[in-house]
Amino acid sequence: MIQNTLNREQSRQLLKALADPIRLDVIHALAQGERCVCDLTGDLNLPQSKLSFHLRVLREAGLLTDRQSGRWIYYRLQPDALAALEAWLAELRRHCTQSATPCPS
Amino acid sequence: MIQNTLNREQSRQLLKALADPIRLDVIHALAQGERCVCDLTGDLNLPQSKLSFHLRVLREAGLLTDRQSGRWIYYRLQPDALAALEAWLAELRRHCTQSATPCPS
DNA sequence: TTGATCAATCAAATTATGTTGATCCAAACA
DNA sequence: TGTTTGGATCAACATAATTTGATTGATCAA
Repeated sequence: MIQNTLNREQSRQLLKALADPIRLDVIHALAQGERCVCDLTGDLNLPQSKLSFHLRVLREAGLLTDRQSGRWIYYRLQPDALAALEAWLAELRRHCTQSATPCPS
Repeated sequence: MIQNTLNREQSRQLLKALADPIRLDVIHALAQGERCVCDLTGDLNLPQSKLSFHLRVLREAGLLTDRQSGRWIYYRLQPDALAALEAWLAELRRHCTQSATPCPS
């Protein structure tokens, strides 16, 4: 997620990744900082394979990055992805209050 | 969508509503201003019942408002909802770069 | 009134997503 | 080495969301 303007497909992927209750729990947990998978399973009380599935969705969307240290893997939020979404939303807001020309036109 | 801070369920509903390619097309169409349903079906080349389904999802999430004039119904984006999402994202970004304490802890 | 049009709704069929439990792989340590 | 542990992956199953075509209700014009 290098650039700051998302195309339709990128924004869709980010939004879809975020639009799940478990993944939002993960996001909120990581909003406080980086965390190891082994801690997240405990924090969120999730079976390991379930958490791993959702971490992958978030990672592939570009919302998380991971790093390995020994046998532990740490995940953190990618603030650029969040900022890009914010910018996308702000852009939508710019001109949206314009009224329609009455039908039939 | 009066308040400016979303709870987890509200943000989830907004994100889920946005996380669909057809609904993103609708959102992008309405980003340029209010539009009649009859025009949207043409603009987006969608069958009427399909568009109606997606408009409902967006409306119920609080992303759109509608008004009736004669037999036409006009939809527009609700900028407050977009702004609330932006604020929610900005908040997530605040502390997320904190590193984890190494495992085993 | 009657017929035509705009748009919402519904039930049935389809498609997409998430869950579960087992298995696999790599790192660490005895 | 052999064993343990953290975590990813896979296939089968379960659940949820979307599409489709038909029907309905409301508004307007003839």
